[in-house]
Amino acid sequence: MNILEKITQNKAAFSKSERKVADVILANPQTAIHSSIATLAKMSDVSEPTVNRFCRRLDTKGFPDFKLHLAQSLANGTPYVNRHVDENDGPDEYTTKIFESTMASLEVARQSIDVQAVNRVVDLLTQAQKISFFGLGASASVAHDALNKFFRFNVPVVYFEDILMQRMSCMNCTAGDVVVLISHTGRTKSLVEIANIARSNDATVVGITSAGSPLSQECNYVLSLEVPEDTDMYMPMASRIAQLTLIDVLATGFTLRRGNKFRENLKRVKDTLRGSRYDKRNEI
Amino acid sequence: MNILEKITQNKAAFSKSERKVADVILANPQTAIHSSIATLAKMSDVSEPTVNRFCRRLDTKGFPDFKLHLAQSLANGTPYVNRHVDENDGPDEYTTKIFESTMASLEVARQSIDVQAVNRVVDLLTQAQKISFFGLGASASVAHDALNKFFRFNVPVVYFEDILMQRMSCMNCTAGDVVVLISHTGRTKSLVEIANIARSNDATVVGITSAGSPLSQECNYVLSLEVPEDTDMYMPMASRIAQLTLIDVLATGFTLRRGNKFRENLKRVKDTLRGSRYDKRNEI
DNA sequence: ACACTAAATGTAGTAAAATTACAACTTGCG
DNA sequence: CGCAAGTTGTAATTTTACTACATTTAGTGT
Repeated sequence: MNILEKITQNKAAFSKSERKVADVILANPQTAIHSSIATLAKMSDVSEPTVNRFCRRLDTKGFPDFKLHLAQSLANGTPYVNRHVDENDGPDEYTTKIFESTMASLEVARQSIDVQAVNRVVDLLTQAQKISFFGLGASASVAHDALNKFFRFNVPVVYFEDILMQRMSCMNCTAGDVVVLISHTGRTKSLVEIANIARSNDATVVGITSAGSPLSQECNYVLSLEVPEDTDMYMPMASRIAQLTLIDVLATGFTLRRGNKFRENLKRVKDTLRGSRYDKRNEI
Repeated sequence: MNILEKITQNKAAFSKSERKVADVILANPQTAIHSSIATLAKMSDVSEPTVNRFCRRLDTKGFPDFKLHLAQSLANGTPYVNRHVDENDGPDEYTTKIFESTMASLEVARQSIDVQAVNRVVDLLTQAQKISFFGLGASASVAHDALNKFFRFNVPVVYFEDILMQRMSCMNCTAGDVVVLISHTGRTKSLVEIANIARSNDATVVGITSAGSPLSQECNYVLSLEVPEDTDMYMPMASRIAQLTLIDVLATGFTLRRGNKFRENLKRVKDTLRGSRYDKRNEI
């Protein structure tokens, strides 16, 4: 896709003169997009048709089209790419890498989301009698966060870290209850069991997990997130951020579905916090 | 910077014919970059010089230069911009908006991070005798997540949701202990008090909070995150994701500082989970 | 080593595209 | 109503890109 990479790759297949053109462009692509074919030919010390042929070889329609592609490649000095942290990275490098990898993962996750499924789950949640959020390990904090969002909605929300509590809670489920289970891998045994228990008690089970996993097969609805492999730090990172963002999406969908008046209510909830905080005006 | 936005903004200042051109381009920018000035003039039902004048009005050198700019704007599928969710947004729209806003916020946050401070805090954490993570409300789940990361490092980690437990924990601090306090606003009274308690007991206090806030003034080290105003859903969203990513950065810095052998250790920690999971090979 | 072929490169002419200069037309205001 | 400022279009000019063909270069077999 990226034309600069393409040039580098195909460089071996180019002829001598074409390689001269490639070198000049790679050395200074910014100049290249602002040059005419004549200028570029002179810079590369080749004839104009050679430049043109060079463009065609890269599957562009001609020089102007090539410039367009080049401009696009230069536009965002390669957007956010998943880059692995290296042993020798300094703080500057690993900070940047982690942020950018996270953004890249979010982008991938976004594209993989099934909007229809989101819509159905939002529907489900708005009609739920009781909503439970369960996760274990890293996903526990995601469930925790979901609790924090949804308890504002004036629906009974349940969250436990303890698997026994989770089990018991699911035992007591009835029709109309929604259980949201969060697990990146979808292979955590006890969560799969919980899904089963909840379903046998007529609850609707929503899984935020990877498609095709054992957990996903026990769920009524699955919201799967395609997240590139986590950075090799042996810790879930990007997956968890994507899950949280999905929670945000669900929460937002929920509030939108409930309409305007409901949102004023949320503002009131937020305003009750005021007493626990230092007034903003006290600062300078 | 982005030329499409620029067109939208300046649209009022355009003349009638120029607006026609603007409309055609905005309606179908992809076509526009592949058209000649003549084609575009015909599509907009104006003369060629009008198109040229339109380009100049946008501070480009002429039509080809304009196309270059346009191509660049289109390249990054419009980078991530903070867009507010609208009452009438469908699931598709709000999902996209939330993901993109989150990414945009991460980008802003990344740029605002003081890498030197991160490095110092990583130093501090690697030398800590005990690390505590406290937050309230939405930040509680961030602290929760931090616990999940750092407990793998074989350092005593503490996390409480309960303010009384938090207080008591800080009372028992000694020199060498590090207390990390998380709060987006930095105005939560009890957290500020806790910071104070921890410091009087010789602990080092790190604040993940906004610069200049009451909390930040009570901390030995502040990691501030500049996050654009949260989407107007009256819930912390982007701020929390940025905090989590910062936690990831700290955790990564920690493991890098500790070296190779330590990372193998992490792998072992991860592998102990295997027993609690369904084997990957059981799937199809 | 030479000749022949195929590929590569350049030259010159042509077509297309963009720009300029200027003329005709609106629009607003005294 | 008429004049001035601003807009738009026409036609000529210039620049740019492309094509066809000629020349060169490199490679292969005898």
